[in-house]
Amino acid sequence: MNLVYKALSDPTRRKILELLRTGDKTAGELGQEFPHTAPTMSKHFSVLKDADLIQGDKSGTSISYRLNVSLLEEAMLSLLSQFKLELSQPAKE
Amino acid sequence: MNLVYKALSDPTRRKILELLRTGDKTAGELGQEFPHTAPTMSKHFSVLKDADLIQGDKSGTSISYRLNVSLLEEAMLSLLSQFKLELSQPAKE
DNA sequence: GTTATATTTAGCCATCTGTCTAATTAGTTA
DNA sequence: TAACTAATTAGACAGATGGCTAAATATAAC
Repeated sequence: MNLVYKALSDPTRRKILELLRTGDKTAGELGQEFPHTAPTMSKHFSVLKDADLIQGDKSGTSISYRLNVSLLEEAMLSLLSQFKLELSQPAKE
Repeated sequence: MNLVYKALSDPTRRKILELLRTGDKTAGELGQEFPHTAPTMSKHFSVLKDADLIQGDKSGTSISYRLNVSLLEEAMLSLLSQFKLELSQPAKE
């Protein structure tokens, strides 16, 4: 679970996860959203994969990444429970 | 806000916050709960202070640390909202 | 089979991080 | 003032992190 927190500690990786909330995206599509080289992005994908937060499915020459929503939720719940916080979440805007 | 995420990415610091949920504690009291030297702990306190997650009040020779609960809640809500997660928090056990 | 495209791996580098020991600061007590 | 205690600051160091370029891999298209 510590891998998850490490993964979440970088803004680029948080944005990747955010982008994947709206649907699967290829490495290239994700890369376009950032000012980093492909290898740099690839490393971020690896960190997220190691934490099991995303999964990559190869099809043709490209790799489509998918968010593991339940693990993300689990991580959030685990954090909340560690801090014994009870949040009243505002309704979606 | 990035300082907050960085602060949360270390297990020692998460445990410090957890311990402070049950009430204020001095640097020394907190230090006893970890296998680290006082200077190491002091650095962790600094990181948490820089992120505004805790506040230290000096009294006599010791410093009493207090958790900033509302900032912690804010950080959690901000994370949840970034990921557009809606958690159904289980009731406290 | 060669070329083009998408992505990763390898290797390098500067900076950040978490730890330590030693030294310093500040308050209390004798 | 001197000694003691609580905590921090200074400085060093190994290892992790996030970025890059260059090279490798794998699939597709010609």
